[in-house]
Amino acid sequence: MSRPTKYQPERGEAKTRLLEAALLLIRSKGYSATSVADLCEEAGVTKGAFFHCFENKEALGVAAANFWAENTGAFFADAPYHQHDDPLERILAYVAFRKAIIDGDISEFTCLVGTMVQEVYAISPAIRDACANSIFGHAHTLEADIADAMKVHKLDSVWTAESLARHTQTVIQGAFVLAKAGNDPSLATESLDHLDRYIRLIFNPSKGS
Amino acid sequence: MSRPTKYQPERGEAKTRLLEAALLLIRSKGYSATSVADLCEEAGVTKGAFFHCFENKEALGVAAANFWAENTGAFFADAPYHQHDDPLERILAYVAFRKAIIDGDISEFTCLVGTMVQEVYAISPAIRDACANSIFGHAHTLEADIADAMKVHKLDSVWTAESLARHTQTVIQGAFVLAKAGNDPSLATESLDHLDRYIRLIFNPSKGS
DNA sequence: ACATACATACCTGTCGATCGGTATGTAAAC
DNA sequence: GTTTACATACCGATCGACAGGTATGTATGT
Repeated sequence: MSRPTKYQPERGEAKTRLLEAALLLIRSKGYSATSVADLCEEAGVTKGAFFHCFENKEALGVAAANFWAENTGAFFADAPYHQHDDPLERILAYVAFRKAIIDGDISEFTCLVGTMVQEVYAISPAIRDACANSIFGHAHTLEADIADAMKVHKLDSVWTAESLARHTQTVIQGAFVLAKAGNDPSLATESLDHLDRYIRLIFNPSKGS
Repeated sequence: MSRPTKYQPERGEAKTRLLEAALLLIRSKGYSATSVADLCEEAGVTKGAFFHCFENKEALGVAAANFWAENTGAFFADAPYHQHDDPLERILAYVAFRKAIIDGDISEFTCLVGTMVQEVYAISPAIRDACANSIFGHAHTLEADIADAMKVHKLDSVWTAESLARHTQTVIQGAFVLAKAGNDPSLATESLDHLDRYIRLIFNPSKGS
């Protein structure tokens, strides 16, 4: 009935701890520069545990991308921007929400899969595809609102809901690149303001300022 | 008077050959996954030559970013989009030019410094700053045209020429991320169409379709 | 008892980096 | 105008550290 005096990871926790370590380390150091030993040290497990949980380093990369997709998927599903009645308001609230969560350390608000896919798209198709699923899966969650807004505003546009949904992700991913380069989060929020303005204009061209 | 029968790199060429190898390899494999040996093999020189030309691998990264800035700077300075009389036409022609050169292998049209900065922003401030100079230096070349267009169209907007110039780079960098993830260049051109539409709308709000 | 979930020890190749040496140029001395 | 002196450009062997990965041992739950 006695508890260990020093914290030891519970049995069964190693995989989750390694995935959480992967999110932390890969987001700041990149995939290639993050070694298996780094991951084990951060997670507080040994190499034996690592290769018990994952076949190899690439498999961890794939699992990390999927883990990211699950976590962010739940995070955005629970976010408050879905509450508006008007679909256009939901879209704009999404952009505002993305802007609001850009705060603090750059490695904490930027995107794991956007970072990782740039690095490994040519050397690991498996990781690339997992990253693609995360990005385009998230984009897909915006499509219904965009399509509804197009109906409400009676738009007969040359662009599609899918295309605009992807474009929002383009701006977000690019915003992270500039924020990293300039070491300044406001470089990211600035572009989200342009995105907000764009969406307002294409849904209501006459009201542009 | 005899010429060597087999091609040997001329004396003095090693540095340039290594920089060209760096552009090729880092754009497809990333910075960390590109080893010094890889670079030497691609350039056709030895490790001795490498560490004669560059103090260490990080110095090559910085030099590669600067080399990229020089090459692309000359490339865009010579490009035909500057020829239009109207400044707004020059801006739109720039976007069209960026769209037109998205073709072929992904590693051949994507951006070295955008890729590299995502990977190393936290582990090498020197490379990060060199990448930032390239990105924001290029953005700066667009500012005069944007400022002129704002005057011609008598805009009194909440956004600045600097901000819109940076936003164009945001969209371009993000477009590369999505193209790499989906392994499809049309994912990049699609967002440039949205950027074109945005620029037309903010300079002439009533004419939006 | 047996499988699962790890830990420990270690192997092999590759990493960035160093170093002594050599070939080539350059410029002043005589 | 040849010799001397030195600098530059590059080669190739080698280093210690560390990479990813494996082989084997051990504790734990069922």
